[in-house]
Amino acid sequence: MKKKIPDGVIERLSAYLTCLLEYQEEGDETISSDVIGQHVDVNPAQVRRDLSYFGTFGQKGVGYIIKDLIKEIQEILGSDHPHRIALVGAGNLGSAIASYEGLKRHGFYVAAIFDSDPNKIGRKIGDLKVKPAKELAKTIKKLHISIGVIAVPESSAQAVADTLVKSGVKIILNYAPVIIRVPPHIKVHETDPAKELLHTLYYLTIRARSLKKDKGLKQLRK
Amino acid sequence: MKKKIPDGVIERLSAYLTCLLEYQEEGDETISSDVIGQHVDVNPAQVRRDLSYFGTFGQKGVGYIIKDLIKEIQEILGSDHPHRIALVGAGNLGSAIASYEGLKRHGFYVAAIFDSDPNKIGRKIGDLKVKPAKELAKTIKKLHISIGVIAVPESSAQAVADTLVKSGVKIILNYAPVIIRVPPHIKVHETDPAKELLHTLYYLTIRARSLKKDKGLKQLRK
DNA sequence: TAGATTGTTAATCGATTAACAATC
DNA sequence: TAGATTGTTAATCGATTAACAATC
Repeated sequence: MKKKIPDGVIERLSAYLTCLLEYQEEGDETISSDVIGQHVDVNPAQVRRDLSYFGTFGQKGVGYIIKDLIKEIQEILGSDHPHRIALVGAGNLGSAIASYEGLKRHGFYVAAIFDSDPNKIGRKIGDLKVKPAKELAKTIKKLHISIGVIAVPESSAQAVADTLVKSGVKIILNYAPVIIRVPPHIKVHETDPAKELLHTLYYLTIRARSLKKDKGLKQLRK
Repeated sequence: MKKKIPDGVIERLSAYLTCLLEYQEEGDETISSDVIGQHVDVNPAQVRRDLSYFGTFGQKGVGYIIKDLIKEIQEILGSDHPHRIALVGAGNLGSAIASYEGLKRHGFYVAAIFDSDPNKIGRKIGDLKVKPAKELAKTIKKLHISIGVIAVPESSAQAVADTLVKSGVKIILNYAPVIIRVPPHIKVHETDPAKELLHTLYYLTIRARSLKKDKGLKQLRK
């Protein structure tokens, strides 16, 4: 009954969404799997197949109606309605996140900001006043917040995570450079730029190595 | 001749590395594929296979010597020596990145910070003085910087990217919420938290839906 | 109608895993 | 030696893609 949906499908779906929003911005009304595919660097057959897991949204000979497909994908992903975020940490990072347009665009908005530093409490960031960290649990429950963002120093990240989980948050975005431990039903994203850089570095390093070889220099290892 | 290495292997490699560094911290000297696997949620056979693409690093009956394996992986990825970063944007986000420990730990360090705002130029962030944006190209060439980080507003992101590319940067980490266009030989990471959240949201949304079903409520769509 | 493009099947491709001989 | 654990093969599993009938 439950057809298993490959993990990659969901990841690509959000890429398609971003692409569709861009084309909508430009005033286009329809789009083909071919164009989407080129834009996100994916085979057009795969675009169609990915979408077909969830229904038939296109029109043969025409393509997809951008406006409708956006709505469908947003419904699938659950971003068709806004989601509230609790942001913990009102330092440089926290301030940057609070005013980040990329989140708002997809319906994620910061509903409350917390810090434990008395100098920061009460200060305004955008429209929000920084609240004392001890009100975290109370506020999360009151506002039914389901997403928590950790933007505090490494040393207090785990404690914050524990509080978030206890208060009922389901998704955590962790910007502190430590791996935090949470119960299995909680989803954590460690946003570690180093990991991405390492990944890319490898491809760069290979290219550099093979260039050396091409020039006839000795390989570093035999 | 060139055995193709699956993309996933490289990604997992950096996860193994983080795991190894942690165990080294704790004073362990050897580790088995089984333990690594548990730690990063990967099948132990896969850990061994991934490593075997690059050589034979383990000892039968013993496991892997942590110190040596760290060195090997760092060599493979190219993080066995430090890499300089040019950070563009000295606002909240830029300041946060400049002092981020996660990058330093893997040998990435910010070598220069730039901004075009006269109020920020000359200010100190950590040990570095913010330089005027127009010195970008000159400094990058002089210091042989190969990684650029964009932490400027959306509106100037593309222009900064163009300058970075022209100056010889090979990897760009883009924190502005726009997709920037670069030549094909340049690697760009769009660090978009919204994308990760959307992904997770889906799994959360499914669970919510199936819970509703379990309780006998009507499904939202038929 | 002719051209375009979907949705889907079947074939291909590639990645993951179980299993085990080798060996510390 | 007995136990542990690697490196690697072969079998399995799953995801991607080519191809094409359906149809706007």
